[in-house]
Amino acid sequence: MKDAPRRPTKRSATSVTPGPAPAARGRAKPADATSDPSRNAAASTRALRAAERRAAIVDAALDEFIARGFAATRLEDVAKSAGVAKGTIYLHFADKEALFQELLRAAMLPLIEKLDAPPLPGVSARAMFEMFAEVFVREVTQTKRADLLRLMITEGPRFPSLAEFHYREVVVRGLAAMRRVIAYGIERGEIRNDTLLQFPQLIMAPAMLTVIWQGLFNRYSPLDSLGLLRSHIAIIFNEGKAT
Amino acid sequence: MKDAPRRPTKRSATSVTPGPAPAARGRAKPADATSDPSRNAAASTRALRAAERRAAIVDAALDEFIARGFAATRLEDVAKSAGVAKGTIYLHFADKEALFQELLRAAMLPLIEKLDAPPLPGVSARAMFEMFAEVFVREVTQTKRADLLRLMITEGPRFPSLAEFHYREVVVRGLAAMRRVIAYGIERGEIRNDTLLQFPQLIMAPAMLTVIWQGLFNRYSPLDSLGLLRSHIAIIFNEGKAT
Amino acid sequence: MKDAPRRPTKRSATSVTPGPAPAARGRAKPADATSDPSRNAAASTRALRAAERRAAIVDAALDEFIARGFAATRLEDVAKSAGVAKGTIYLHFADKEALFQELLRAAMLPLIEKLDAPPLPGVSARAMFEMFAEVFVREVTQTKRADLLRLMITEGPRFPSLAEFHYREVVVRGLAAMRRVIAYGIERGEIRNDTLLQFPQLIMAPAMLTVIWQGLFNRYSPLDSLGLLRSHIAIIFNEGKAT
Amino acid sequence: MKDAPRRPTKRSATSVTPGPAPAARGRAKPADATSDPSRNAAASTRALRAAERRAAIVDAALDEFIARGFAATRLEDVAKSAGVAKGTIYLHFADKEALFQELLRAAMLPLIEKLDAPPLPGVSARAMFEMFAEVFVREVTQTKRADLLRLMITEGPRFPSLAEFHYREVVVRGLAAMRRVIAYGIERGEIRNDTLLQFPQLIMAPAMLTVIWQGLFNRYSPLDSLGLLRSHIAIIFNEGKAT
DNA sequence: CATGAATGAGGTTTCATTCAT
DNA sequence: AATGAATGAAACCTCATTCAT
Repeated sequence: MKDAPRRPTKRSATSVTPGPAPAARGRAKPADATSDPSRNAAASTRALRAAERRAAIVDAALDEFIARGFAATRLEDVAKSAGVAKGTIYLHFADKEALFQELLRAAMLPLIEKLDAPPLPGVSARAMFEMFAEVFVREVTQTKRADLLRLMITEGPRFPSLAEFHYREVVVRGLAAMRRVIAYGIERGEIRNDTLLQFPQLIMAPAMLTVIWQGLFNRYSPLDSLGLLRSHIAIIFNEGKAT
Repeated sequence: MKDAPRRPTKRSATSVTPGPAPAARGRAKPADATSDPSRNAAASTRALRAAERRAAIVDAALDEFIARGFAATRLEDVAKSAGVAKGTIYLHFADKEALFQELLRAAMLPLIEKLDAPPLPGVSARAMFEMFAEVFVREVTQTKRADLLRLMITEGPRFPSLAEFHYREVVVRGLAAMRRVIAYGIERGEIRNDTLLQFPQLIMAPAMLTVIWQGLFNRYSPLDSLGLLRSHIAIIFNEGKAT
Repeated sequence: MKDAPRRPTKRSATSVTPGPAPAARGRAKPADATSDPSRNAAASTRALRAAERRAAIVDAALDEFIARGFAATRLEDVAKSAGVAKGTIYLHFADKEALFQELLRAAMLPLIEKLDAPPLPGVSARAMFEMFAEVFVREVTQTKRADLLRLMITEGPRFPSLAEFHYREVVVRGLAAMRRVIAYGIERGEIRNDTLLQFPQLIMAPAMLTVIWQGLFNRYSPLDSLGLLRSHIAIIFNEGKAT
Repeated sequence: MKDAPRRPTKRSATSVTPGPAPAARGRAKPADATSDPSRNAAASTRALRAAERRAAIVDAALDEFIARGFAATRLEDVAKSAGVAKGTIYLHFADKEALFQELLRAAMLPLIEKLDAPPLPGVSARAMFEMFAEVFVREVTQTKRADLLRLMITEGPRFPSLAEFHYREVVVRGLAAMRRVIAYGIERGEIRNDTLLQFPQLIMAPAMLTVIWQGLFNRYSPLDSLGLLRSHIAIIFNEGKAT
């Protein structure tokens, strides 16, 4: 009893990759597309503007989603804050949910790339963890990326595919990287307790805690994130004092 | 106690006390309330029924909020699942937000009480942490309380007064308790690194991680929570192997 | 990539039958439902009002759909014209489409019942057709039912299940009834051409034409529907003049 | 030419003439249009291309309107299916409504011309009707023109000027033609019942019915349109059997 | 007290129409 | 002339909240 064959419901989304992507699309008929400079210039100008708008939407949406969560965010606010009309959002994203998911995915990408960075040779495991701690605090805890992680934690349970993406792309890789350094540390005799190899999450636990703490309690009691991470490292490496 | 800066939608609200209290409210007409025993019996029966209903609402709401988050939970579903009418919820709670906050507060209480439990005399700090780990896994990680904590983390930023309550009642006390045990461990020579005293959160970090992991990634890769916590304790106490 | 498990999408519609149906619903808990007159009275009053509202919605919707067609009808207008709020419509119908379909179905029912009426004994086939013509003009052409038929013709192609319903319940039965009378007429020697038996639609064709004419051209040139139908009958019965 | 009493949504509109005309429009700047042959050639090439585009739009629109009706047809789909951009439609038609109306008018024209075709001399009225039936089935029932008629019936009530056009150009002429043949048949003694002269619509009724039947019920029960029309003719001419 | 029908503000999504390129 | 990105007015539908019974 559900008739009225609406159109094939498009539901195709537009694109997933960020950046000035949707530039050359559906350009097919004119055989001399490249021979006409004015046309090309016009096209690239437009494409540029489109990419800018898309970026504006992404930025605005990120802020709104972070501030209110998925459900409580109104696309009207996103549009207003991005300086576009409501309908424009739908030129770039299939619907609110697609916007949200593509957003988080895209924002995760820069983080993901760093995870596979090869370790510097000749550096102690301890130094590697120190460096990780500094980078994490500088590039995550103290930036909007912390909010992103929090958003992931917050909305993940309601967006399984997003959680899976995060697990596959971020968690698995991150843990593998941690395990490599741990094994290296054990091998070098820096780390005594080899059960750490079974629970590389332990390395991340304090980092996650700083992220959560910031979102919830910073206003009541600010946390020295770097100090906390360093203290943790000192404990792992069995020192009496953190450096 | 009016958080969640939604747009000024609200229409009104009369605050409501938590607990099974508001059974007898608006009792004004009958001047001889105590003189008629049957009336009294009836009244207490009513009060009982009211308390039961309230409890049912709380239970149902907890499940729904956990499953969908604050914004996506519909009071109609809560009512249906509690076996009451929608309107009945408003006899016990001023509005959706009040229901949510009182809920979380109430659910936190049992947890809070345990935090001030005096330590057993003559037990090592290590044993105390071991006990804590076991209790946490048994009574939090493996119960609905983990969901509660997650909900707190999830919705806290949007309900500052709730976050503050949680900070005051749970976090501060919990950290104080941790600090006591840490100090005790340092004093007894069990713990070498005294920076842990500045960051008692480090003790909790792995516990929080298990809670988050469960909500997000358990389906992709289950986590041995107790093993993880024990490994962490072993590291703190500078052992080569976890027991 | 379509997450966020919205609730089971209800999509249950409410009821299909017209009339004061949804009165006693979900009445289960109180064992003495019938023993408490005040409760009963209240309930029936409510139910009555609900049925009235539903009827008002149906009436208003009918008018609007007839006037503008399915797509161009706004539920807001229906609500306003029915004297209810927009949301109220959704208490009775799952969505716009359900409203439309249930509407047409319900409106067809009275027509359907007449189709199986047994023929009067001892009456000539000609007289039967005459009677049918009169009834059709009086009860269809000159009433809102003509608009209904037109609506069916108009929107049927876009609502296959509705067309099927109409075919099964109205067309098949109607044609069967026609065939019976035709066979009777042939048997009695009133009708010479027995190919009519293969195309009982021919009996209906002029009736349909009057309906369509009314909707389209009546303002330019009114049509004497009964005269037309009678002329047709006279031709079928091979007379020089219509009576 | 502004029908369909939608709410006063419209923003503007500049009427457009039908036919392949508006190729050369707004031609103002070049004062020496005729003096430069290459320019002329270019102009006519353009005009040709424009006419082609217009035709493509008309074709595509016809299909879409037939498939979904006026309201549910999206100009974006029309454009895509015509291989032009959305904006191009507005170079040829003032708005969606103008497109629709001009479309139907244009599509009716070929039909209209045939209506005034002089009867072949020395042919019986019966033969004329037979020929009409054959032509109708071949050129209307079995072609897209049937869909056109249906569209006319369907949307006519919402586009009075369209209905009026159809009445004036198609119905009046068609009925006149019918009447001529009927009178001829009566004169020749082929037709006995002269009331047919008052209701020439009766000739068309079965033809209309086949059109409607096809749109609604063909999938449930296909109809032998030609057989039906022939049976009808046989009845009119008072025969026991159709040829 | 309890109910649940009714309300209506508000949110998402669509699409005719415009206009800079 | 042609394009198609952008607009923003509606339209559908949801759901917190109220209130007569």
